[in-house]
Amino acid sequence: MSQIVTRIAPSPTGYMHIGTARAALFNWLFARHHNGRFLLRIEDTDRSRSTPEATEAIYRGMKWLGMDWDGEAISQFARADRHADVAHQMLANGTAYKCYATKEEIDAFREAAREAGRPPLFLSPWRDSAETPDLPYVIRLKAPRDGETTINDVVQGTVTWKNETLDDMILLRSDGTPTYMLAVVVDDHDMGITHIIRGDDHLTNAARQSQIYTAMGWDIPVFAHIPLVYGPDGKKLSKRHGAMGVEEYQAMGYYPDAVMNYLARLGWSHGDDEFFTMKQAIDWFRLEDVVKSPARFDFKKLENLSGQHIRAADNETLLAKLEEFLSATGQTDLTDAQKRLMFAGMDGMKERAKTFPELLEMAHFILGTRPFVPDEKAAKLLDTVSRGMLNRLTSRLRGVSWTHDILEAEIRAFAETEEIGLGKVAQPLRAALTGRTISPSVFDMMVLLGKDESIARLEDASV
RNA sequence: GCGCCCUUCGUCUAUCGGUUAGGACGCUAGGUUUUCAUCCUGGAAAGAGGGGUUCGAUUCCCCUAGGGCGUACCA
Repeated sequence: MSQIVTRIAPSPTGYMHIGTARAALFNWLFARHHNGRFLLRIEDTDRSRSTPEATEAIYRGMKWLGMDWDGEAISQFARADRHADVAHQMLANGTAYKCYATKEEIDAFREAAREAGRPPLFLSPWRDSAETPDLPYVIRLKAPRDGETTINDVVQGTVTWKNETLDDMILLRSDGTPTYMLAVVVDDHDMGITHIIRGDDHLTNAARQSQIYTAMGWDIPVFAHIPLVYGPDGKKLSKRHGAMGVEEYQAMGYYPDAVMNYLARLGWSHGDDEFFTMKQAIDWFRLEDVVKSPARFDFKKLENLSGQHIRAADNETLLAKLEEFLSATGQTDLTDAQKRLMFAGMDGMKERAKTFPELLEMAHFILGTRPFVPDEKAAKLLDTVSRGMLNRLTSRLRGVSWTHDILEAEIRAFAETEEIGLGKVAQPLRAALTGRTISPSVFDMMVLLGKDESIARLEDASV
């Protein structure tokens, strides 16, 4: 078989829908699995919505998720002349006709049909007319009225429609611009798309589009209509559910590979594998393993996967991703000194975080500055009794060598002297060191911070 | 209305006629632990309903119910 070519064709709406990202992912996985090409086409025929910024949002979303496309993105709008040209070719070869029916006539036809209990499909009187009045017209496909149209869909199987349920769709509007139906077919054909992988809301379109391919004598690509994703309540995904746009997921601080991992598992599976890299997904991906039923979005599972990916990431990559998060959300960059400490302390922080905001929370002892004002819970731990205890501990620590093992031994011994559990020492110590009740190991933090800084923080807290 | 698609634990899914219906998230009981998290062990939890076909159906077929998508001079 010749090289496989897939595409994602989003329309620029100002953000990249998470469902679009998933369709892109399946196309991308499939193309990469087969060493094929994955193309990007911007469906920017709606001029009012198609701004450079909206297109930029798509690029950003794709890049953040790590999906690279081959060649330059193609503008559908720029190809309008070619689309019109094809419509006229169809006119010439008799597979399309000029229809002079007005909007009012069509509406009246539909209404009458509905009242009579007949299908509201418009049957144009101009279909077989030889007349060519000097009036505005649209070009309609002369779709077959008898027989059936069948598509062989890799995911949906063989799906058949009676042609009488499909009408003569408009290809070229009266103002000479192409409709979506025409444009996709022409573009997909010209771009050499071999496999069309898209949401199953396009299933019916596939039948109508295949009629255009047939009319032009073009090869029909392989269709794969993947099930849609809904919100946690089974309703269409909307703002109400928290997030629709890819950038919102980025802003919430999910690890990008985890979003991809999660999206891939919605409707596709490889045995019992739940956690995997994109490299593995590319290796495993087969259209045959995509299910037909729709899935609901589960933020809990996404969060869990994000945690797994953060834990599995090497510290250097993780730090880079964190910086990307910081800049994407407009937060201040890390200084070199902070980066060094973050890198050194990453092991202790990453296993405690599922998202970047949580990672940042764990890094408070590095990113914050003295004096560390305790939050409400931490303040409770630093009562008079604890501060006295901390004072005694501090003077004892002034004389010791600052290594993890020595500090641990020293503090454990101190707890015994005080006749309290280690926890009773560690918690106030943590509060003094970070102003929080949650953090990485106190011993690890002290080593990372160094003796002077640690002692200084303890002194701050004992006042 | 018509057309098409879907239906296994709460959620995502495995099962390609014969399984104690498996895994994951979540939930829950316990263990490890300086907090949190991680990690480890256990538990509850599913074939929409009804007909067939078959020695045997979650699996194949039909009907019903429920859900979704489409039915534009939108994409």
